[in-house]
Amino acid sequence: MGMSNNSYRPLWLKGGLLYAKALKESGYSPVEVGLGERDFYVDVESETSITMSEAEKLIEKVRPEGNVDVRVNAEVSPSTEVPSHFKILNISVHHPDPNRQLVRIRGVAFSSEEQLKDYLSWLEKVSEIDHRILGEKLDLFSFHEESGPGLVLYHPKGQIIRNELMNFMREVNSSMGYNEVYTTHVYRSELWKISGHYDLYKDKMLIFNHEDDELGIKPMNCPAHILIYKSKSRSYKELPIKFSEFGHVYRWENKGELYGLLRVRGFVQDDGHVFLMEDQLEQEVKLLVSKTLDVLSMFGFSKDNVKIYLSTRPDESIGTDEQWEKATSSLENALKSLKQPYEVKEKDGAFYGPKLDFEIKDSLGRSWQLSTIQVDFNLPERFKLEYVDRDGEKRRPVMVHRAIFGSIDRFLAILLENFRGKMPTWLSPVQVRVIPIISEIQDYAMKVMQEFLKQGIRVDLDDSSETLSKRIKGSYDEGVPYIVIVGKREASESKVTLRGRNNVEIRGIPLESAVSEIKGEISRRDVNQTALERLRS
RNA sequence: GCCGCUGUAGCUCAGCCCGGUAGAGCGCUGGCCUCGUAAGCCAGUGGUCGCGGGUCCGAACCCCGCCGGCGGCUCCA
Repeated sequence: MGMSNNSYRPLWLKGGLLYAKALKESGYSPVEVGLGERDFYVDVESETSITMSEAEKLIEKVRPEGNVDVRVNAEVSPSTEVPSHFKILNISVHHPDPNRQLVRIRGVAFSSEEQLKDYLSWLEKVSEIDHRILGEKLDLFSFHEESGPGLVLYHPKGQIIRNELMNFMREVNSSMGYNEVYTTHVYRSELWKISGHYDLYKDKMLIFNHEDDELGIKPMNCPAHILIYKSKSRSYKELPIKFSEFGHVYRWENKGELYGLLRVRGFVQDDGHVFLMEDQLEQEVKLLVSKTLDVLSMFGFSKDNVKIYLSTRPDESIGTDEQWEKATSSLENALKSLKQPYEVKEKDGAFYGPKLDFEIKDSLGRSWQLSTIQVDFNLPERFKLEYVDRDGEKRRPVMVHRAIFGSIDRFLAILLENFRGKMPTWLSPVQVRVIPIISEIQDYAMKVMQEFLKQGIRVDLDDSSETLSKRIKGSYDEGVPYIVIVGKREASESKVTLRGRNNVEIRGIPLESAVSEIKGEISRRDVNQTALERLRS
């Protein structure tokens, strides 16, 4: 079964409709049938919940004919084929308004038992690549009841991946002229009152009183960067001024909204702010868009898998018509000059300015919004930002907020799922594992390890007294990209046997070639195992 | 935050319906095997059954509250 379920959607919808009809005939009140990513759903108006066994029993009452009067929420038409094999996956309850309760029954429908079985085992496989499961299995991070929901602790291996991601982003940022800053986590409420977060965002902020001050933990980094901008007078010659920061922010999301690393209460953004003149906007955005696309492609998200949305002025907004017009066309022109297709989301911009959002499609066909480029007229106004122009007059700069990963935490989760835990070598916590076949090879194994270490490659040694098979399996399970096997043969010839992913193995590689090819793969930050490919040819 | 479901060893789970104070596999520790390619064999270790209260002679099991997790709603990086 492929990773895309699109071909089943018409059949599921048909199944959902037939199931809704069976519900109706059994005295329930189905009101809507729709499609989820991996299933159909039927919303039933009901004051009580419906149990799994009740829902399953109704499957027997499904008849291949007839219609039912419900709202349909799907982008496809139901198939003319009639499914015969159903499975109820999940039942949940929600309230569209306080006086109404809808029970949502999720299920799938297929025309053969085999299809259904295949699909269920696929679903099971998919659940194994859930980043929450992988994170635990690979010993990357954990959550604890004692620390609090939505607050993650990274283990040594998780932190290696985060550091790699941040180092990479440091290079990207500096190539665009950003200067990295560090700003504290706690600020007087005064700052949040000026920025407007206090009024707009207060319920999501952590605010506390201490001594005579009221203080708040930052939910965003921009006000801090603004203070740095304001620390001295700025000339038009300096603009654009660009600050970047791996800013650790806290947003007290509602408990029900938390979801592994994809939705946490404390996370790190690869944040950046640009202070510039309006006529520098287009140029800057162009740079950002092309860099962003470059970065995403480094992780295998090619142009075809990236969608850009341009959000325009909403009804409620600040700033002049002229400013909006200018900013929006700057964004648009940047995209056009890069020949980059995009979609417009009318009136979906922030109240303070238009924005571009980047959405990627992962290898499971799911979409994630990652990068964002937002123009802001509001904060420069609120903080009365200025620069001295050529004519000596003080003028107000425009600000751009931008993040490419978005959140390091979230990006890590998406990568984990996208690569099913088998991260590219440069991101792998252990890049090479040396396995000596028998203990007499110990000395050579140590020498091999040293050679990798000298090149800064993360290598370890598994000389435990387990069988070769077991140690190889263990390495695969941990997602180690390269296994170097050494036995008597290799030791006598200064060679190694190299094992990559997918059971690919090459014997008799000179040690130096293995080291240098793997080093090359890592420093190029290749997504695929190019060292293996090169050594094989 | 709201609604539903759920919580047993480090992990995955059985036992709960029909109350008599816990069991498997993996892991971990030790031993055997000195081994050439995705789980070798044997033994041992491991749990205030999420927390608190109630019912009962007796609670993992029944009831209530709280906390965490999951699935939705809403929201978002």
